[in-house]
Amino acid sequence: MPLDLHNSLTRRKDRFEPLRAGRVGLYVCGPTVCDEATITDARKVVVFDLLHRLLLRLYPQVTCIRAVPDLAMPGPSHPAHEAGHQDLDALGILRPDREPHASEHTDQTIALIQALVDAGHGYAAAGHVLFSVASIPRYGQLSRRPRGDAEGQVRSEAISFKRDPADFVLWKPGTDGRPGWPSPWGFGQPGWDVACSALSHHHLGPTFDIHAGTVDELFPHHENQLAIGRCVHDGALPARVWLHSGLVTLPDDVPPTVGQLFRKGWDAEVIRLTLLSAHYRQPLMFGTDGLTQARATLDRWYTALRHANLAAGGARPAPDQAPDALVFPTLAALEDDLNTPLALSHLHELAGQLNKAGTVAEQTRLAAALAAAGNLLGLLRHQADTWFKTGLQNAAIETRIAERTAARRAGNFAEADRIRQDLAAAGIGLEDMAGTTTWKRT
RNA sequence: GGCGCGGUGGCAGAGUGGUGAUGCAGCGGACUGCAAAUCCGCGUACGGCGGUUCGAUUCCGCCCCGUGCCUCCA
Repeated sequence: MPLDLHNSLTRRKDRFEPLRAGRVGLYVCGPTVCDEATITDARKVVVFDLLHRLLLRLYPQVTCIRAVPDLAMPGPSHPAHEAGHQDLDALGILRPDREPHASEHTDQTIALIQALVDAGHGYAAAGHVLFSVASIPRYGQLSRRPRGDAEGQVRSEAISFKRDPADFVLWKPGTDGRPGWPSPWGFGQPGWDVACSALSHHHLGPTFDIHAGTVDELFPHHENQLAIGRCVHDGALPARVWLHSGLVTLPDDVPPTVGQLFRKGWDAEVIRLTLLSAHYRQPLMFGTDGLTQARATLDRWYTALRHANLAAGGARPAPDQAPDALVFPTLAALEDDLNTPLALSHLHELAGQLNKAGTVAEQTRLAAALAAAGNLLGLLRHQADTWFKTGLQNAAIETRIAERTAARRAGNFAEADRIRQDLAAAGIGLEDMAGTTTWKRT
C-alpha cells in the first residue's frame, strides 16, 4: 500500500519512501501550543496527527517530534502549555513521541550556530550572528523566490550590517525584559530558524523523512531551516519531504480558540471532522455552517451504528474485526496525499450500505467497517448511544418514554404526542423503532 | 510590485482529456397512528476570453476575483 505525499520541494505528489526501511521520522514545525490552541494551530496539529496515525499503520517504527518554540515564554511548565494540551488531547491527538522545547535546547542551538560559524556559513556582526546565504549554492530552493527583489532590499536597510539582504539571524543580542541565554556572542537569544533546526537535528538526526508545517511558514522559516540543514550535512537536505497545510479563515461567528469552541458546546469530533472536511492543502473556511454540517454528518454515521447495535441486541461494533476489503477504500484515499474528503465519501458509502443491510451478520460487518474507517480519521470513537445522550438526564427521559409507550399501546395518541412535544421542547427527539423507542438530543 | 495558492451545482467539497464523486439543503415517492430515521428517484456545476485537441472543467496563454508570504516576529 503505497503512500503518496505532495512535496513542496518538488511541487508534486511523490511516492513516499522512508530513508531507512521501516523507520519514519516526522517533524512538525512551528508555533504549537505556546498558548491556548487556536483553530489555525488545531488544523495543523489535526492534519499531521492524521499523518502520524497513518504512518503508524504503515511502518513499524515511527518517531513523531512536535517542536515547541517557546523562546518568548520559556519553560515546559508554562501554564498555557497545559491548557493547550488538554484541548489537543480532547481533539483526539496522539501525543508525539517528544515535544522538545526550544528553551531547553539552547546548548544544542548554540553549538549548531558555532558549527555554522566555524564552517564559514555564519558571521558575527554588531552583536548578532547572521547566516550568510551566499555561502551555499541554492538558497531559495524551497520557496523559489528570486533573490534580491526590490522591496526586500529596501527593508534590509534597517539591518545594514548584513552582508546580503537575505542573510538571516542566528543569534541576536538580548533585549530588556525578554528571556535570554549566555553565549560566545554575548547574552541574547537564538533565532527561531536555527532553534528549530537544532531541535530536529537533535531528535531526528541530520536527515529525516518528513518536515511538516503550515504554508505561511514556508518562507522564510522553512527555507532557512533547509539552508542550515544543508550546511551541517554536506549539502544534503535535512528532510526529504516538506509538507505544508493550508490556512484557516475564521468568520466572525466563530471564536478563535479551540477552548472557546468547547465552551460553546461544540464536540471535539465535530471540530475534528470540520478541520478534515477539506483537503489539508486547501484553504479552509471554518464557520458555524461547517460545524453544523459536520455534526449532521456525525449524527448520520452514529445513527447507522446505533441502529446496527440495536439490531444486534446491543452488541458494539468491533473495528478490529472489520473486513479489510471494506476499510481499504478509506485507507487508500488517505494514502493518496491525505485525501480526507474522498475518505469521508467512503464513510458515507459504508453508512449507506449499513442502513440497507438485511441481516444482522451483514450489519455487524458493516458497522465494524464504518467504525474502523472512522477510526482511521480519529473519528467515531464514541459508542453510538452515548453520542446521542451525552450530558442529559437519562432516567427522567426514560420514564417519560415509558409513559408515552403505555399511552400509545392504549391508543391514546393525544397523550403520546403531548409527551413527544414536551420532550421536543426540551431538545429531545424520539425515534419509534420496530419494537422500541430511542431518543437523542437534537 | 515580486513569488505562490485557489475560484466546481443553493451550500460544503473531491476528481478527471471523452460514461460529470460525496454530503447538506430542495423537490417527488416509499415507510410511519403522527413523527423521526432510513430507502428509492430528481439537478445539462466546473470565474472570463482565447489557444492546443476529434473532444477541455481537466493542458497552455492572458484577464478578473479571493487569499498567503515577501525576514529575523513568535
